Amino acid sequence: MKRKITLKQIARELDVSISTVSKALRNSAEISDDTKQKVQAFAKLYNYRPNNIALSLKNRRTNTIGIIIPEIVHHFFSKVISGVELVANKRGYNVIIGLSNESFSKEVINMEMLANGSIDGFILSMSKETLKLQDYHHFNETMTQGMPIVMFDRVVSEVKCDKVIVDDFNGAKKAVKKLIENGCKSIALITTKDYVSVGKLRTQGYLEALEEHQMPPKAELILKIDESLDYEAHLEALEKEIEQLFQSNPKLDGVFAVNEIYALLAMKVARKLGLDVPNDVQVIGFTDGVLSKHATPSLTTVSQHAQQMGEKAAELLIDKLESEFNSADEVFQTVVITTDLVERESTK
Amino acid sequence: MKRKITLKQIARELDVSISTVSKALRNSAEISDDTKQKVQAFAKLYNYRPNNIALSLKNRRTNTIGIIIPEIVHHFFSKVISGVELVANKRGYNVIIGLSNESFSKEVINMEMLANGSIDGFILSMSKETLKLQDYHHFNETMTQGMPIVMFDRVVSEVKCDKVIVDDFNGAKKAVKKLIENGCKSIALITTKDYVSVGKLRTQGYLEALEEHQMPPKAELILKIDESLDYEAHLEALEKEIEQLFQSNPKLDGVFAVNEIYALLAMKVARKLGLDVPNDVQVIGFTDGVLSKHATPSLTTVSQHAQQMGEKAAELLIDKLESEFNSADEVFQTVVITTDLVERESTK
DNA sequence: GAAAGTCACGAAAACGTTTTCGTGTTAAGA
DNA sequence: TCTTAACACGAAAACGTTTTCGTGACTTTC
Repeated sequence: MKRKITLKQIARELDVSISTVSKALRNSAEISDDTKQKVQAFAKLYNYRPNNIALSLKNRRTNTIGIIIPEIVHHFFSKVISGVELVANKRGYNVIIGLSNESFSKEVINMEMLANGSIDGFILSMSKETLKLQDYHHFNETMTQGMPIVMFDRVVSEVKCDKVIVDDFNGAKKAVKKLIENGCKSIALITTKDYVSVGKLRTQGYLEALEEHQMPPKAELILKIDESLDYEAHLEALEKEIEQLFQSNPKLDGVFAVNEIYALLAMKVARKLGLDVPNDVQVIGFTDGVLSKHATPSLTTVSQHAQQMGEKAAELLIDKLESEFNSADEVFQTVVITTDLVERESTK
Repeated sequence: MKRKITLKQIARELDVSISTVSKALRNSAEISDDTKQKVQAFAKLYNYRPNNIALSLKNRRTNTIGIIIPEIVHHFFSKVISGVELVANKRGYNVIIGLSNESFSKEVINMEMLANGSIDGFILSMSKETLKLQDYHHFNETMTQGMPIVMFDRVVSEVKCDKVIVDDFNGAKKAVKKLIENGCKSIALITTKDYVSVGKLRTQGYLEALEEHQMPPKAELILKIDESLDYEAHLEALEKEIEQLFQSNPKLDGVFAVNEIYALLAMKVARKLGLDVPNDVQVIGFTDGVLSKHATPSLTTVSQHAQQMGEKAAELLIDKLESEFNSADEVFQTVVITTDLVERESTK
């Protein structure tokens, strides 16, 4: 078990100085061809690679970016990571991940752990708890220390940084308009409580679409789920709620849900009540997850282009890292990724 | 945008030496109480945190572990990461990820990128291409340089290291036995080509279960899919193959598939051919993915306990890192995670 | 009052790089 | 032959820590 070889060892072995070795390997004009060849051959033989940590310390940059997300076992987030990793690698960066598990304190701890030199910048999506507490000090502190942040999906105007978001509003509006054009007269919305910014925007899109078609919104058609519960553990409760929605609105003929699970459950309930999808009820979900594609009937969804979000976030961050940022003219951009309506079998 | 404060700055500010500051912060007995208080108060005020990179260089360990996986947008792998992250964080480690995209060269490049000091050890699952090429030099070279590796799921006996695997053989056997006990007389196997070790073992489990019940295996009941194609892009071709399987075996009443997608497609084909699941055909898949749970009918599967695999892999790696490993008595263990049959609606 | 011991702190090395600057040798020019 | 320039290389600092060892000032002891 031989350790990795260092410049010092090469220098000692070849009886030259460390500086000479370093220069020879970087093909400096200061070094004679003879010496260069000798050193390079030796280095190749022993498979020399500069030590990243030493370089990081010297250069005061790690070429590593940190991702903090609520959870990784989630199609949307893993797609985003995939996108980030793609461009990060292309541009010579590594990716280090931290999971907040939707917890504020874990988010803070994770950020502190990484902010002490391990990474050059953050790409993150806030935890639900952070959104609820509205405590953003850790983001702002990180930024005043000169570490850039790019936020995606779950953002908040109180934090001034680059952002990549989905046009939730228009995506929702497009979906609901589609339902209306397809003849739906009574369209339900299944959404989350309002503290998740994303849910709020989608709700607004739903309302706006109705308004544009002179369809007055009805409170009893809007179901707000309390997402503080982990839904995987409460599927039955959720299903009951949705069933209630159907039963108290017998004329229901369209459902727009702000995520895949809600949409799938709506289809399940419909089937259970003897309704056919899409002939009796049409359903549209949000998120281009794997469930929608393989459901029966397959689910029409608003696609968020998660991978593209990740790619864009990485571009923004690395651009900022590599610009000789003139601390003064800090100008932040918000990139909006447009959604697409992917039509499948759950709509006519 | 003030940079993070360093020992040197504190020392200058307080007019003491760097050593004194360092010792004061670590509560050394060498330092007087007065000085300690002064230094600690100052450090707290300026929110001093030691620089990780400098520590890594000094200690020659980064407290970071590297994960290399074929892809992250995959329920199994993200669950594994989740498990790794859980115990890594608990034990004071960070996690850095690299994706091979099932490509040999990306696997090699990623490993080289991380092996130069960025991490202390690897947790990885090999790419399909690596399995096909049977070229394992990068693993062995990494290990001779003193960097431990823990492999999971896709392993190979040629590489001597700690391993965490699923009992694919018994999992498959259990599943097929279940089908037999449920009255199936003609059970198909949908699997992959043999170079993926995992697929081979599951096939063997299938055969053994049949044999134990004196049911001679029939070649026409075994469908081997060429997985070098990305299946998401070839769903229709796949579906055709499965349809053919059904049509050339009219008495088919049971299907065991080595993954979720194949199982779901089998159910889809069955429905299309007017067969009811589970009354006419019973289906079991492998992997405790999210699709199985939300399919209609929900799919009975062999659960792999991916998260547990990740946790165990992390335990193994960190244990090895923290043992003063006496290079000599290298002894590697292979931990087998037992599978469970999760019964849902696709079986009787 | 001198020897010994304690206390509180600082200097410096080390981890592995890169880079600036200095320096000794040789060759060219006057 | 002496000055100068080019050449090839080495010393040292710097990145931010921790830790070993040395040292000056006091205090204690007989």
